[in-house]
Amino acid sequence: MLSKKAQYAFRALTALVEEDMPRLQSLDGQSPHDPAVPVPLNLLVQKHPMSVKFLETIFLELRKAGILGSKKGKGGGYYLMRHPEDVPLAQVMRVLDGPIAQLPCVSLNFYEKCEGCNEQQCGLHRIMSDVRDAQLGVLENRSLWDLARAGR
Amino acid sequence: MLSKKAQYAFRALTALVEEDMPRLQSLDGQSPHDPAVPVPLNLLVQKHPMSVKFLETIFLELRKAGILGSKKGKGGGYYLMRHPEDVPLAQVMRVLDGPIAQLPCVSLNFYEKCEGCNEQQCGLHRIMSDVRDAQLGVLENRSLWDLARAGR
DNA sequence: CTTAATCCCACCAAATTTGTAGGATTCAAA
DNA sequence: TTTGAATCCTACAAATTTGGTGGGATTAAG
Repeated sequence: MLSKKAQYAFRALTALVEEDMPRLQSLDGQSPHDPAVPVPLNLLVQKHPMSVKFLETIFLELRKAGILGSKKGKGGGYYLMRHPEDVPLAQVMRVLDGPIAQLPCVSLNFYEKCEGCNEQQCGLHRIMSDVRDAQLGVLENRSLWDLARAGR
Repeated sequence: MLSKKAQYAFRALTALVEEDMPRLQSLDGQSPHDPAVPVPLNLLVQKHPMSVKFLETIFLELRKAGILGSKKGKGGGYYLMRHPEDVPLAQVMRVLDGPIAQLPCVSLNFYEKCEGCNEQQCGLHRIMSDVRDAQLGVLENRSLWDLARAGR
């Protein structure tokens, strides 16, 4: 299951994208464009009630992971470092919840050898690899943009 | 991630199926056949080292869920109630770990409405439904038989 | 009667999750 | 230059879940 952290993150990120929607829709991918406008946390929390303090720690992680940027002080806030279309949900989940796979020994990004199981002939390994691929088939191909756009 | 409970369960169930392999391979699905032979826990634990006590509580859950049967006393043990081909991994996982879905609001067997989110227009709901379908596409179609047979 | 096994339930320790507290720092604007 | 709004940072605390253990009761075979 998704942790509350990841759930809150997705709600807040959705709100963040929506906040930036007018600017994003004017982008053509060619010409230089206005930088993203920082959005303060208290604004995001108004849309989806949750603890500002908790969201703070969450967004801090996402910033350290390079997904969000921030600006301090008055008029500051958080903004996406990339176009929301270029941020797959899988990436956000890995930052906040760790591995997506069901077992460490089938994880692509958090691999750990499982002792006492020969991966070549382990049935569980084989099947859970299939599950992982199935999950990633969705999560690597759905972005924050898809998330925010779904409501309209 | 799979809990240790589910991991231990799959290892032990694999050993259980292997133990019963000769009888299973003689089944033609038509004629009446010998009943399954109860296998005691200490035998299963010899193959895959783990706490007998812990495995006991795990198998008890699986028995209450109708997946395993048991026989008490000397010569007793556990046995599968159905042919391993008819036990999808998804069913075992639901018994031991609860919902397979990433969110209660997209779970088929443990559904809970999520407050404050209109499921019709919630982007997260939509995407996590796709993830659930992708997972179940594998887990409902792989059985204990597939699990045990993979090693050979 | 002895031995081997499941059954049952309570409890426990450790880890993880879900936050909270309190200040330090930065920046813009009055 | 002061004030206020915001992020930054770290530590800790409460609650829940996980991963077991202990001790006996029950059942059945030989």
